[in-house]
Parts: sequence; C-alpha cells; structure tokens
Amino acid sequence: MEDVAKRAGVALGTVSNVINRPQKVSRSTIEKVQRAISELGFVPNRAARALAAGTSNTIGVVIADLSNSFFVDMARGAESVAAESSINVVLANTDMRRSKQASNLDLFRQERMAGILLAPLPGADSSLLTGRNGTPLVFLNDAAIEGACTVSVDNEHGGYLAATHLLAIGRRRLLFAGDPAQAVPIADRLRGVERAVREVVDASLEVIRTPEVQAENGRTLGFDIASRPTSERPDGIIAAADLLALGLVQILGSDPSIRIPEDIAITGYDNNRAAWESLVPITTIAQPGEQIGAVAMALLLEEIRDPEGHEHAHSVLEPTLVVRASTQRT
Amino acid sequence: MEDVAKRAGVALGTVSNVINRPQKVSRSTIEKVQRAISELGFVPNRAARALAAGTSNTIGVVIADLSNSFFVDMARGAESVAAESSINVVLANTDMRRSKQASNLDLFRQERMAGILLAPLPGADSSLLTGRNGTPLVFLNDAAIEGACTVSVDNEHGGYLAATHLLAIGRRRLLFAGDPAQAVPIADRLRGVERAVREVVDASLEVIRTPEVQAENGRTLGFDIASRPTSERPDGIIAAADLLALGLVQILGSDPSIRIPEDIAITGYDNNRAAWESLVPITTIAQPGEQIGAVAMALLLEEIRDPEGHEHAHSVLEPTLVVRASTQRT
DNA sequence: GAATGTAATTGAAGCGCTTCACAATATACC
DNA sequence: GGTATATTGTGAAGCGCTTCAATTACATTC
Repeated sequence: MEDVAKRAGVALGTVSNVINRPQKVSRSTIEKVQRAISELGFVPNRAARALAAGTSNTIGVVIADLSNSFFVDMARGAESVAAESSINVVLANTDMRRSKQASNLDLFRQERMAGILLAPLPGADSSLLTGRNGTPLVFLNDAAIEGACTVSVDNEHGGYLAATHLLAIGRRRLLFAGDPAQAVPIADRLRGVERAVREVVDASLEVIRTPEVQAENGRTLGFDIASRPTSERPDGIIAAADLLALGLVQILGSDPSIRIPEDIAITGYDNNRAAWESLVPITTIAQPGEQIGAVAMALLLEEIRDPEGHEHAHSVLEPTLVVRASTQRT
Repeated sequence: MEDVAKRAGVALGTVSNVINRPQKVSRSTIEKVQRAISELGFVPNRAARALAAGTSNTIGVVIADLSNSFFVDMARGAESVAAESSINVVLANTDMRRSKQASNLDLFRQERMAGILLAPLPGADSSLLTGRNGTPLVFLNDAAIEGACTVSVDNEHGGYLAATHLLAIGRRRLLFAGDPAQAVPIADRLRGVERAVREVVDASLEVIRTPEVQAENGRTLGFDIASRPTSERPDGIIAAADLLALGLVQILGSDPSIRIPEDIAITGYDNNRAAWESLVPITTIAQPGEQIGAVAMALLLEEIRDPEGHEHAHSVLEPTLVVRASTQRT
C-alpha cells in the first residue's frame, strides 16, 4: 500500500480512503490512486485490515450437513442478502460431526468474523454461545435457543398442511410414516397431522414408526401395506420425508391392485429432488430454505450494525404445500 | 495476549511460543500459561497472526456448485487430508456464476490464505491464475490447465468401462444418450464408448443427443425407444448421467414388453443418489469425488511447504464401475 | 482583503500477534 | 572451578492496514 501511495504521489491514509471511503476523496485523486493500484497489481491484505479495524466484513456460515440441499439453500439465501451489503460469506461444513461444529465455530471467532450463521446439529443449546468473544450469532433451522436470534420452520404447520390436503381430497384413513422419537421436527410434523385429523369427525390416524426415513424404509413399509386386505389399507399416507414417500410410491405404484392417487394418496416432506424426479411426482411440503438463510442474514446484519439496541428475534417461517400427481391427477 | 503473559508471569513471546511451538517451552511454563489462557478466556486473533506471520493456516476451497454432491464430496476429501496437518478449510460457493467465482478467488487471496482449491466453472483457463499474489492454487476436476496442479477424472475411461461392461454381458446394439457438444466430459465419455465398441467386431453404436441430462429427457427418450419395433431397439444403453438413466428406467421398466436388464440393459454415470434410490437400482460409473479432493489437497500442501522445489502435477484418477440391477440380475 | 467555513489530505499511532537476536539459567564435561 | 553447550525465556521490531487529530487548500462571504 505504501508503494501505491508513493506511486500515486499521495499519503498512505489517502490510499486507504480511496478504498474504504471514496466519497471523502476528490475525483482526480481517486483516479490517480486507482491507476497506481492496477499498475502495481496491489492486492489489499484483509488480515491487516481486520486487525486494524478490529473486525472483518466477512460472515461465516457453519452448516450441519452440506450434502443436504436444504442447508445449501440456506447458504444461498444468506449469501444473496449479504451480497446486497457487499459482505462476503464463507462456509464451513460440520459434516454431522460435533467436533467439527465446535472447531468451525472457533475458527470463525478467531478470525474475528463480523458474524456467524449456524445451522446446528440436533440438540444444540445455548452453550454454543458461551466462549464467544462477542461475535454475533444467529441460529438457522432451530427454534429452541435462548440468547440469540433463531430462524426456523413451523414443522407442526407443515404436518397440518399435508394432512389437511389429504382430508380435503376426501381421505379419511390416514397413515403417518416416520419415527417422532427420532427427531424433534418429525414429532412436530406428527402433532400437526394429529391436529388436522382431530378437526374432522370421521377421520382416523395410524402411526407407523420406521427406523429411518430413507427410500429403503419406504419400500419395506410399502410391501407391508400392499399385503394388507384392501379394507385395512390407508387411503392417505403422510411420509415424514420425501425419500420415504419415494419408496412407498415405488412399491405401491407398481402393485396392479393399487392406483395412486385414487386408492392411496401419498405426501412427502422437504421437496427434495427425489420428490419431483419420481415417476409419479410426489406431493410434498416445501421448506423455504433460501428464505431461512435470507431472514437469518438480515437479522445478523441488524445485530452487527446495532449490537446495543438489538433484541433477539425468533422468526418462524411457514412451509408450503406443493401438490403433485401422488395426491392429485393433473 | 499481553494480559495472559502478565497473569502467567511470563513474557509476551513466551505465550506465543506456548501456542505455536510448545516443544520450545518447559512443561511448567506451558501449564502456567495455559491456566492463564483459560482463566482469561483468551481467544487468539487469527487476523493478527496472519498479518504477523505473513500467511494463515487455513485453505480456501472454491466450489462451482454446492448443490452437486460430487463437489461436496471433493470438499470432504480435501478437509480430511487438511485435518491431518491441522489446517483449517473454509468453502465458498460459486453457485454457477462467473462473477462469484472471481470474487471468491479474490476474497481468499486477499485473506492471504495458505492456498486455494478451485473446482472451476466449465471453460476455466490459466487466466484464473493471473492476478494471484503467489497464493498456490490447485484445480479440481479440470485437466486442461497449464501452470498449476490439476486433479481430474478420466472420463474417456469411464465411458470405456460402461461400454465394455455392456459388451461383456453380450450386448451388441448399444445406444449412447447425451450431447457430447454440451460438455467436454460427456464428449470424453462418448470417445471411450466408441473405443470399446471398435474393439468388438459385431457391435454397433447409435448416439442420441438429448438437450439436457435430466430425468425428464430420459423419459422422453424412453418413450421414443419403447415405440420402436423390437428389432430396432438397442439392447444396451449408456446414459451420460444417472438422472438420464433414471428417466429411461422409469419408462422402459414400466413397459410390459420390455424387461430390464434382459431386453435392455442401462448404465448411468456419476453414482448419484438417484442411481441407487431407483426402483431398479442403476449400474453406474462412480467418480471418486473424495479422492479428488484428497489428492488435490495433498498436492496443495506439498506446494505450500516447498514453493521452490514444487513441480506442477496433473493427476488423473480412474472412475469405477458399480454394477447394479439395471444391467445384471443379482 | 480578512475572516470564516468546508473539503481534501496527511502521517503518526496503534491493532494483536510472530519472530529473532540476545540474555539468563541449567547441564555437562575436563 | 571454569568453560562450553543446551535449554528457556525475553522483549522490541514490525507485519499492512485503519483511524483520527492536525494541517493545508480552496471557496464564500462581508
């Protein structure tokens, strides 16, 4: 930077001003300095800047599992909001390992990031906030944390939406597939389903716990249902996840005695690629991943700009129903 | 850090030594200093360290598209190698946008990262290397670049593997689906297929260009093939991607006059989740994503440790054939 | 033309660490 | 005991920037 100053015939501080506060510098000086910068191929040193300024203008996003596109969507939403304020975003992948979550958080705090967005592993609590050196932190996809902003999705409402949709198209013998004890969001979804069922007099609900929510589990359950006498089959199935629904559709759809959706209508959850690539496209509940990221970033920027006046908010976003052929012929 | 030194009753430099070169410090001093560190909740400032030391110990990975699990695998492989040398890894998502690729590279160079791993957008060239301030850079999944290390996969061999497999199970009327003009890797795969076909006297090859390689295109092509007279149908199909193969399997598999794999065997490419979640699991060519990341990180670390003696390497990894039910009954 | 105000520029003082020449202390050997 | 050799510990210099009080240049106004 000194070389740039010398070459442009100005002082060190002026170069800094050209870079950070151009409105404070005269037009002609800006040009001189910028010419010198490009002639010298000057690359500013952010480490020095972060040190001198006490904070960087980069925000770190720690993601529980990058192989899950839901989280990638959040990152994308966060980035688009950050870009508007020309703030940089870097990511770190927790890869479902608790130790990496901790080390990634440490890393970003040590780098004196302007702020951190964290999509935590299940079971996050406010202990993740301790040890922080004042770096603002917003939680993604987790509502149950005090002492910080959180942005999450209303899973109970998602379950309610799915069930209401099935009830609306005349289904009365509903089946929920997925283990509510396995994950809090699944339990929430089930509660929403139960609420919807309670609202309709002659509707019934059966719950079948699957060990996981993969396609394989859906197929197993599919064979089970196909082997039942017709009268004991459900006429509407709410799967706790799209892959589970996919497995169900694969098996039930290839049974000649069962028509989808006439005999059995099926809904998934998440709006995975699996849902729309299926031979029978699957009705699903779409989670607003990008929106989560965008809202969280907005909250974080607000906290960064006004750390004193900031009050922690808990934003809950609504999922939406995406109707496809697995519940409704087009 | 000064406070830590004071509290531990040692000099500033000693605290630094405890953190960076504990072997130079006596056992008792280490303990004193560490106690002070934890009592004071001291969080080292990496910005200052990077400035003073002239380089950080974190490596930046710029990924063309994080929603593609192939790239996420690379990141994972890179991280696991970096972790062995306790080097940190942060990611940036290009999200298929050229401008973001440039800005992410800038960012990492300005941060004075120890090195950069870049999975570039199609059409990368060595211009991405100019303007770099000596930051070592290794290209992922791209072979055609001079002046830097590259790690890529042998797509020609992948195509050869797929075709050889079909020929080995007795198929002679092969069909390649996918547009070689659309992407260089697809053209490479086709070349491999052609080579394999040339090696077998009575084998023939038909090429059908699909606009894209999505499931939808596979379905369209599937209907086309199903409508042909039996004698004009291929008995082996090599799809340029798994989703394309999935679409084919969905349509051909539900046609009562066609059995998979007896009448038509189908291979995909990439080993996507789509391939193994299919009702008929799809034979595919697996790309060693994690290995690409691991090898690239190893090369990068080598270059960082010995910038002078380093010679750029072009590592080409081999894909592997994964046989599933779409070509072979189990 | 002097007084006043505003805009542009300067340069020195740090930011929190690493590094390194040097000093202090301990250990080994003759 | 004295000298050489490790082993530890010290603290000042400086990494490349931001910031800000102080200075200078230039326009207005009366």
